[in-house]
Amino acid sequence: MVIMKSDITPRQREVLEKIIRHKSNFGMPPTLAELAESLNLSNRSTVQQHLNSLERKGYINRHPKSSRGISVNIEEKIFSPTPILGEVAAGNPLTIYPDSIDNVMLPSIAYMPKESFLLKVKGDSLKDAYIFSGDIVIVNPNLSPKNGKLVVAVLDDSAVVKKYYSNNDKIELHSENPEYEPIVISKTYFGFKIVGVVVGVYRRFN
Amino acid sequence: MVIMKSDITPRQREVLEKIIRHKSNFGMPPTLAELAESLNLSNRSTVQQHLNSLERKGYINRHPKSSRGISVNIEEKIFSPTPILGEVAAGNPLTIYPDSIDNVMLPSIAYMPKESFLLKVKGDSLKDAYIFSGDIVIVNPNLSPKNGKLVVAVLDDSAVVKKYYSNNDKIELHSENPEYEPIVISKTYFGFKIVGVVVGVYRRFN
DNA sequence: ATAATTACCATACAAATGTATGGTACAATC
DNA sequence: GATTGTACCATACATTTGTATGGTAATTAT
Repeated sequence: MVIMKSDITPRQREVLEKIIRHKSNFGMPPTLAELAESLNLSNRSTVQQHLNSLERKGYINRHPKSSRGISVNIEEKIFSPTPILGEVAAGNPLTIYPDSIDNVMLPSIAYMPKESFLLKVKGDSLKDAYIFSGDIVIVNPNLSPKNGKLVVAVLDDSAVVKKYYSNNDKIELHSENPEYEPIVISKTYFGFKIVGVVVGVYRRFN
Repeated sequence: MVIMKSDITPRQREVLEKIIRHKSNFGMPPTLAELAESLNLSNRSTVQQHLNSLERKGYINRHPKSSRGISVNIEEKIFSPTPILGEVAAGNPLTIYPDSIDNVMLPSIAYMPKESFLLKVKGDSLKDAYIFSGDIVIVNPNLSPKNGKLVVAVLDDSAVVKKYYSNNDKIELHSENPEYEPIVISKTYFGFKIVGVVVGVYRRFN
């Protein structure tokens, strides 16, 4: 297994993400007290130790005695590589690859819930939903699909990205592109499974 | 002479500029003490009064008891973009002004990595480039623009996202949307500057 | 088995920070 | 002439903030 340059524990990553999130939300880094509260810690000394660890491992810099004196070193660490699990067909179903086919540097704003994964879209059936071939969709498998939402589904070993509509005993999967017919499945059909809900799209240029 | 509803004194304007400059340089607002020092004031109470005046006149908001709890309301209306562009070139965070040529609003997002930064797109002039209002573009200021690439540029007081074309002594900025006319600028025109090259797009669902 | 790391807690303290009160000087306005 | 607003000062105080020290429990590494 490849060993990362400086490993970070899951909890430390949580702290780091809280810092980044706070900066994004409030325009400035958090104080120790604010971090403690958002991490459900009863005092600041625990935060202090996490910050010491993060600084020792090179993820942040601290500015002593300055309030909110935390800066994140994110040359490329902010773009954390995330495996792309496979290709998903926006038009006709495609196969999912068992192993990851590529890595993408996902910007930190493209916040991924722990359980989410990435799929590369192939085909143009979603172009009216502003998703295009080559785009990378962020999929959360723990969200329950709702009518009108974009979902990733597996139908007989093939994966599709389509809009979800449920009525009575049937599920319909619509493409935004009128060139593609809706797929209608009985809810009891065993070869069908909703994989997750699309929560974001990311596209690279070049 | 027409008297503005809430006018600002020269000194108060200095204070306001210091706040904005500090935000630009350090990524967060200053403390009262830091403001006092940069204004050559011997204590914080004078700063306090200036901040009270600025808040009463609607130029800033304050967040009580929060360190660095100053947010600026209308920085873009007052200041010319030139000094801030200089700071962009130095690699510091930047502020871009929302008065745009063709409805591309680019508020500065608080969190900016050292190389790339994020801008939220408003307007539909790029819809044929598959970028839509509300999308977040990732901009790298250290890449040099090439023909056909999407770039972020500042022209006079406005910021735009457009496709870049250079020929001879002119630069053309094209919208993909045919409703918008191309912008043609002489290469020697001083009010124009390329901010960076768009390297990615991110879109959130819900 | 021992040592080191992680992840939390409690307490204490100095410095930094925001805030309040009161004062002086000057200019403009009523 | 009195009032108001601006621009500074000094001092005092409560809270916030960063920091230091020491402790417990669980896990991991040596």
